[in-house]
Amino acid sequence: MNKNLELANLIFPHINRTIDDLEKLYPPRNLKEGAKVTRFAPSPTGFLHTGSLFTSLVASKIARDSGGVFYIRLEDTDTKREIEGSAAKLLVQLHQFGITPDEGYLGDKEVGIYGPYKQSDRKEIYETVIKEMIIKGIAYPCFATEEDLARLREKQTANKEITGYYGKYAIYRDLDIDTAISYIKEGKPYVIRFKSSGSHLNKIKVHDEIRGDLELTQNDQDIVILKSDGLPTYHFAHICDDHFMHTNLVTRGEEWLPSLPIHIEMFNALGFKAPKYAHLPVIMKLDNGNRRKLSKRKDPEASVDFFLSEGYEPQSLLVYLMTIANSNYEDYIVKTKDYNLDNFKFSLSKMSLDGALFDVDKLNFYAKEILSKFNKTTISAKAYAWAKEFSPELITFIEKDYNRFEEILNIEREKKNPRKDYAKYADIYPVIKFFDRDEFNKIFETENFVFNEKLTKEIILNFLKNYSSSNFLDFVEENDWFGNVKAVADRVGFCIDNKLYKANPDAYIGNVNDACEILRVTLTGRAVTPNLFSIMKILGTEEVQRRFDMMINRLETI
RNA sequence: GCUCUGUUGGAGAAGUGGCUUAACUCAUUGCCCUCUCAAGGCAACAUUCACCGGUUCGAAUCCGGUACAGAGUACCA
Repeated sequence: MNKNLELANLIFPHINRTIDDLEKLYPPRNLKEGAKVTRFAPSPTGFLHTGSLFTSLVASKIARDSGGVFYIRLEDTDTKREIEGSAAKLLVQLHQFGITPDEGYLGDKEVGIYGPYKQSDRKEIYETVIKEMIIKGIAYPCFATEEDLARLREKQTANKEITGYYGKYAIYRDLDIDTAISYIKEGKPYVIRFKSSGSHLNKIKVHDEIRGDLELTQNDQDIVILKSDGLPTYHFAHICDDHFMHTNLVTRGEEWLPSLPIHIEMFNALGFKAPKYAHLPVIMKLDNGNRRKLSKRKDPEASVDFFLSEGYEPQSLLVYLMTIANSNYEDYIVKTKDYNLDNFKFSLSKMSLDGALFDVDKLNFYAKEILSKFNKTTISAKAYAWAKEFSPELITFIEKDYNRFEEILNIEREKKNPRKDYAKYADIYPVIKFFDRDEFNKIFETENFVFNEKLTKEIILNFLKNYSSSNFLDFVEENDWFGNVKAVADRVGFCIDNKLYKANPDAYIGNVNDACEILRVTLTGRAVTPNLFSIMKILGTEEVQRRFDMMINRLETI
């Protein structure tokens, strides 16, 4: 009997299927020419990282554009780092960002005939392949302990040699099979390694869809393919899964580029056709003058949670990420004003090679653009939904009077050049809280209402009294309303012609701007607000009068 | 240390041997408009493409070296 077969049967007695059986079980996909099968393969070790969102955006976009399939595979082979519940949350967040897989692990269910889509459920598949590799002599059990390997690395480092388990240092690769069999029978712990036939003296040519033709050092490491816990390592799972799931374009972070030769060698050794690869740049951040990867621990923007809880419209993050992915997307937006990602043709070759610095300013720019284009119904509903989850104070505000909330958000909206005050829903409340009667009372008591220095108490009082006794809100048109402001201002001595005022400022107590500032500060507590006419309209005659009286009262009693 | 991969303004970048006086977008600054602000309009912002050498009539673009940065170097992914 073949010795290899004996060893294989000893390690995997329960496996009687072959690779051929698997091929039949997972036949090629029936897709049109050029259709791309891509995937997102997250590990359930935490919440969705911004970089992962970026990768999956690209993967799903490519699949969609080409009429292919985008699926999700859960890489849960690292049982030590696994965080309970994070896999399901990952899917929910992906969905919130509008990334909807066609197939795969979907959190609560699995869709598709190429499953299971969860690596921990695919043990038999890996074992089937490894069994055959052992029979063919391209995989073997290795009994080296952690200490053995540490010692080896030390020695290699001292000799300035390449570290790792390869060539003459791969001490168990040529172990006599009978010995291996007896070790296993004794219960010695072991892993399964791939027997590499490469040499680091050789170079291989590979093609990357983003980076073009590359020359990499051939792999010669006998890497671990099956850990002692019986689960596969990433490298091996990648080969099996992407082969049997018929991925034809692997998109992943550039940190995988150095291990590409390992993957290529294994695909070849197994006689599998290797997929195409696109190694995406990672998103960076400037830290003390150095670029580094966005870190979940240090940077709030590294986690997708941050954008959701701040109330960024998911689309705006997506648009921003797309401008990083394909900078010509910006030109496209400028030309078309179209923020719908579906209409843009993405191109891998237009992707830049080094990681972009995450730019919050630019994100905010797009975020404001997008929010400004919503009509009052849409933005109010979305803000309301966001508030329900993240902002109790906004929710209180909204629920007092929803229609009024809509009108407030509608100030200078629904027109050609709408206001762009808000980048995210969390920006809303601080800007609008003065509308609330109780909140205004609080502001009035606690905050300083500062007027322009040149406005004396007498001027303010005089203007306020005159103005509040005019029919200040009996106007439909803003122009007429402003005419009234001007008329009162003129009467109390303000200049109502800015050119005249500029020419001779000392001849007047102030100009219309100053008059408006009196109203603005009195009504809102702030020197900077949206359109006064709209504010007064929403506050209503009674409340405006009340606030005027509050101020008059205060000034008179000082 | 070793093995890869990169390097064009403050940021994202276009550009692959003459069409470049280095597009476009964000940021910044100034002006205009204007009841403040936001928006909008108009300007300004890289004598130069990390550095040094080479090839060429001609280089950001091709070649060599150096520097710097990032990644990998796990029974993590």
